[in-house]
Amino acid sequence: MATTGPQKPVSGTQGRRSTIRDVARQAGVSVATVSRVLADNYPVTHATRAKVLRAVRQLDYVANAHAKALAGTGVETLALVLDDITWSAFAQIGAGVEQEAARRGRLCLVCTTQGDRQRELAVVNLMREQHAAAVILVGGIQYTAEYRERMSQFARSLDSVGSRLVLCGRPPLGEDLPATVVEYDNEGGAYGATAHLLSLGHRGILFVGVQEGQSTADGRLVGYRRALADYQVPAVPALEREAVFQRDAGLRAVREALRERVAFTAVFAATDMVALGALEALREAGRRVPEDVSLVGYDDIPMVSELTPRLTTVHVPYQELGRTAARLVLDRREGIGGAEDRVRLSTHVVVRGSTAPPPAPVPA
Amino acid sequence: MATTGPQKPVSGTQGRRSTIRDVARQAGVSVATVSRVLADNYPVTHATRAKVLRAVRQLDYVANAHAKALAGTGVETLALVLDDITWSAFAQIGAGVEQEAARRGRLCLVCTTQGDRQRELAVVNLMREQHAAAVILVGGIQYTAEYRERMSQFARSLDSVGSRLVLCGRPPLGEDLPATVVEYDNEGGAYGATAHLLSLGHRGILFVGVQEGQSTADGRLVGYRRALADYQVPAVPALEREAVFQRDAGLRAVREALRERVAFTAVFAATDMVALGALEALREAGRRVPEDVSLVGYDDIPMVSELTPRLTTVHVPYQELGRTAARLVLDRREGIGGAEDRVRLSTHVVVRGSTAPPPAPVPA
DNA sequence: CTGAAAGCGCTAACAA
DNA sequence: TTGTTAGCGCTTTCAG
Repeated sequence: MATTGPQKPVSGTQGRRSTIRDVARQAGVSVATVSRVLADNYPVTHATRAKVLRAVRQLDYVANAHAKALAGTGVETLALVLDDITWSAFAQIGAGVEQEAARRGRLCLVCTTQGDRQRELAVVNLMREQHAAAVILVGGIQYTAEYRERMSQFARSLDSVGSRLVLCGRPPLGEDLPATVVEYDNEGGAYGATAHLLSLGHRGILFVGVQEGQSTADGRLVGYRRALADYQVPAVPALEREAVFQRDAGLRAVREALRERVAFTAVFAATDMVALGALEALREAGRRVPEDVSLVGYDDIPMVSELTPRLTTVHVPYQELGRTAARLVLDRREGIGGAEDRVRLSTHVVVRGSTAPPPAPVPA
Repeated sequence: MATTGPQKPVSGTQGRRSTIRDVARQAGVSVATVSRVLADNYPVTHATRAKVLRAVRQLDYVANAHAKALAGTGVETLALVLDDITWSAFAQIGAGVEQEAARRGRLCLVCTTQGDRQRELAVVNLMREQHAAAVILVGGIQYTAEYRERMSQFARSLDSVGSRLVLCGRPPLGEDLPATVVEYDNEGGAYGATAHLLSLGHRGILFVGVQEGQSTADGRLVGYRRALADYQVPAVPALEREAVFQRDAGLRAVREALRERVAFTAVFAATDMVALGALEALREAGRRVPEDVSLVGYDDIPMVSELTPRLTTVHVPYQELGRTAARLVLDRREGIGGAEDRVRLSTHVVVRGSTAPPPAPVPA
């Protein structure tokens, strides 16, 4: 059998994949009957059903998902688009999305962009082709007019094919756009972290992670400044250091601040990875954490609770973020009334061992 | 327009999704012409092409991937099945698969099973329906007869529909089965780690991570024992401690060994997560690492190079593992001759700060 | 309760 | 160079 007709170049024993028609023939019934048995949504005699199921087993038949999709049935797919799945926070969001999708019988397509916005565009269109029920875009972005314009188009063009744009951990667009937003209290977390340091008595707090226009970085900087203002501590430009959200950047930024002899008794790193770099820079300089300098991170990625000292940081419910994104979009699809399209989860400071009062008491 | 006909329950402005027929009408050509312009695989007048492309833009048309798939064109999909995407090693494998898939224009479906073998079965069938070009199963397993049987069926039933089973970081099945295997030198890594400790002078080496029948754990235990044998150090049952591959298990196992006053100067943890637990147990007991006790992990997950002390461990090229899995299976599909179906990547010890000679010289 | 047949949207002969 | 049309595999009226 397998040697009939033009062979495909692939090796293996596979013959033609059996179709519903093969099953029908084998069972001696019509394709409609097979379809009914398999869908189990229509009355069928016990005997007929048995014949069909036997044929299905004999032929090891599985339906063709594409044909089902074309015919209007078919499993829905959620598309997840992120920079890099190996980043802990993203992996957690991904896990949340996948779990909720799986729980509700959906499939999950994952695409990474490595920060390439060109590729993001290609991916969104690809997902439109795939009839993804939703496209979930994850992670902070450079918030420009161009960005807003692009997202608006994404939102509209997905909406026009019955799909939905979901922004997860990204700032919302205009109210009028057909998009779902799941964010977390980014600024609030930074406020809390800074306030924690301030209430310990710190006054010179180095903020590491300035990135002009990067939504996540901006929000954290704003939270930092607001806390300073509330404690009547003047913001000092020299204390606000640039750094992309990676370990090396944190290392360099703190080294530089140290070299410049900027006065500080605490470091607030805009992400845990940056905090790791900061920690190393402090060690190099012989500054002990937390005895000499306190250190706070942001994200609460699993590993930082294993550090020595265990890192004080801001917990973000990333997995819940992903789960919520999936839930919102699936609820809406299922017509569950009152499905919100804008949710903000809260963040909170987790105090661990890397923060303490400053070494010398602050003058009153 | 949008208000004509029976409304779907979903909100939004989406009307009917435009099809190739709409584009044809709008451009005043036939559907075949549109198809040709879009596929760009056939001569078409410049003028005609322009008309078609304009219509495509006006209608914001994208092809229906399911229809393309049914018709035999269509983007292939790789299915990745793993326990939990938040585990660093798995995330890295996933990143490798996704990158290679994307590079070659394929899509990547991710399903997690949380270790549930029942779900694994369901997922494999689902992937068969989806016409996944391959199903990549990731991670160690309980190597039983039942397992072999199940995998054999997976291999055959995927093969029968022209798909391919790929085992990534799992032990191979029989030679005769249609499956591709990408593994790493699991036992060799364990041998190397143990030999490193032995050559430092350690003789009492606690192995933490025994799991009867778990392929990865078994391999590592075998490597450990082989190194001991090669150094003529007798294997002591009390030094081989059970622990699943998680932090808590490592913590408990080492605590217990300490409580039992088992004599050892080094700990070989079967995974880095286990090593983390071991580290904590040692600290609790006031044992310094590496001055009093040396510690080695396995996996080289990113965080362990940030610990204090930085962890000596076995590096596994997880990302490369994923990339290779994707490459092999795609090469084979593209009929690239000589695509192997069995690859083993090598591992190596990364010596960092958690290992040192034992405190007291060993009697000669 | 079962079957025949008309699509779903696209591609690829085959004709013109 | 372009158009017509027969599938791809499944679901779902509509008849029987």
